[in-house]
Amino acid sequence: MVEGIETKKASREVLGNSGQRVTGQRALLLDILHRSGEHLDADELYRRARRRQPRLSLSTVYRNLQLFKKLGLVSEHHFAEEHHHYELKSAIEHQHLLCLGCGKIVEFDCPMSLQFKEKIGREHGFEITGVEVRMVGLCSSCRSQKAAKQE
Amino acid sequence: MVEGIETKKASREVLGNSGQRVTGQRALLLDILHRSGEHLDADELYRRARRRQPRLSLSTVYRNLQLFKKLGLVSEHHFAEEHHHYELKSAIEHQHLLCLGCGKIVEFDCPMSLQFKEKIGREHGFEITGVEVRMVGLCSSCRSQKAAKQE
DNA sequence: GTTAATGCAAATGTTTTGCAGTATA
DNA sequence: TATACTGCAAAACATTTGCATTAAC
Repeated sequence: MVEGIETKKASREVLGNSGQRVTGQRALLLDILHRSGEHLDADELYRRARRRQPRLSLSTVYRNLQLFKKLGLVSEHHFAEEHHHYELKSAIEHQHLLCLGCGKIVEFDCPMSLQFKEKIGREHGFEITGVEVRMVGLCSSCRSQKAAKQE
Repeated sequence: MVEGIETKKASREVLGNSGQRVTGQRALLLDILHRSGEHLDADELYRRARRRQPRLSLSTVYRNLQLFKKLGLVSEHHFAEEHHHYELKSAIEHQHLLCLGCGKIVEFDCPMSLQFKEKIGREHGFEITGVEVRMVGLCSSCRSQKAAKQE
């Protein structure tokens, strides 16, 4: 029980309302997810959390990520690599752009995805609940690095 | 060496040109991928291939899927589940729509992805090489099934 | 005949699960 | 105090790798 008050309150809100217990581990994990705007995988989250609570176990991380996902608190992404990444869901919907050179992830918004969702849903008789757009490529610094190497 | 002549010829084209050997296993795997327009995972491909060549090993399937991917013959998708799916690359670019009820995958094309790719690349200094749009939802039959259950 | 590709078994890495102990409500 | 949550160890699962054997060139 190391983390600050606002964080604990914030997690209590979401967890408590859904009948889940507010444990130190959950508060900690949510706090780390809040603080880092990044997309963390389970292992990175585990490593960071252990710095503050060394006895935390990896299974608790996995179990709680599943719970957070079920409660709609985080979203799960499958990027190029072999494991999942998680991020806190934010109010603004956004999409992802991945640099194949350095692994950097850039977020962008994609307003047209809404109208397109409409259209595709209608055409195929689907009720569409989620749209994900993922682009991959090379960022400017990886491109110039590559160009320098080829000289 | 069980498979038909045209199949073998087709695989010889792509493999031979890139200096890879045309083995019975490779011809068989490509043949199965060709015949089934579906999105197969490694295990399903393995199971189907074993019906024709029972001594085939799963590692051969994995090794060759990697090779096909490297040669640009197949594309790899991360759908909702925990393992990869593969499909033969076709001339026409298309995107995927997944039904969360029955797992059915529908393909659709997305011409606007091209102009959007331009725009996003310019805005973030990326050279974009790939765009993936994935939508999830409920197909019409899963929706009516769900409605019937709730009555 | 050379060498790349295969089959098998064992290793790897991520994620899940069973269970006894612990902490929340 | 009741029971949901945790930690630990073991299991499960997809995927990769080492190596002796086989088959394509």
